[in-house]
Amino acid sequence: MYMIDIKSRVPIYEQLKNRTLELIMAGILASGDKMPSVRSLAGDLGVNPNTIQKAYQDMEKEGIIYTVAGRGSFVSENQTINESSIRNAIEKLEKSAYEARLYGVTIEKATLVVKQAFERE
Amino acid sequence: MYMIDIKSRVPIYEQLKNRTLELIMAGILASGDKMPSVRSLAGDLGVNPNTIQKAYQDMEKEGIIYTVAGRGSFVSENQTINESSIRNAIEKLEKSAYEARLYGVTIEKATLVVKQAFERE
DNA sequence: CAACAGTACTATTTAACATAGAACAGTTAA
DNA sequence: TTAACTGTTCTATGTTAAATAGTACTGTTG
Repeated sequence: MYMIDIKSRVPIYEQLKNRTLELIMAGILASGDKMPSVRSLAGDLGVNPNTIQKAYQDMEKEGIIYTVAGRGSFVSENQTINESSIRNAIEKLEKSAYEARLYGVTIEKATLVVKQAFERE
Repeated sequence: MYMIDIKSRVPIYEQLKNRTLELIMAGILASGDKMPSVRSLAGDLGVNPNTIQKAYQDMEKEGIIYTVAGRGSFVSENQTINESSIRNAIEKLEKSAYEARLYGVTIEKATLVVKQAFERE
């Protein structure tokens, strides 16, 4: 269910956020589903519980999950993802596109790449 | 000509690379043009010469500029930018697009954002 | 109560980014 | 030739983000 790439330069907590969004997208995690506990997931992945906690706290701030003290963390309703998180993702996309353009990538190529990203899997 | 944003989380050497590509793109810097010297640019921008040097070394590796010991650094021919740098930029774009998708951004919106990045100024 | 949940600390390590300063070598022009 | 410029290399230091390590606390469940 969850896996990380330690060789990646992408921070573990960010990988966990994206993986969670993927699982939600794929319908494997649905609204109200219980997330693995901080400690159990840390044990499974072989990383420090604090790293998982940071990912969970981030996701709670973004509205992806919610937490009940003592009970655990759960997947939020689909519509509760923060506008600011979405705006952030869009800004990042805009920057990457602009940078690709600086390297001589054509708009046709860039559009194709985006299309492929949306068709992935 | 050159300016940096110290408040930005983007490393200075990366800002310098992008700015150089912008200047080349705008025709302000052409093939064979001399780049400002490491020391003079560092002085102008108020940053450490080593930071400029890192940017220049990066750009030399990417084929954007070339360096002659004792003479200075110069803008390369337009076609000498490394394939790997371009591939890198494309990969980054693909990742950003995929991430935006995870946050629920539609392909139409993503395509529009890319279009705007290519139309910028 | 025991076992599980999250929370909140402080301390440490590692790597990236940036700065600081010195020393060395090649080029150019007075 | 020498002074003033170029780039190059090196070591050391400070800062920050990311991750680890360990401890201790509170709330929930069976």
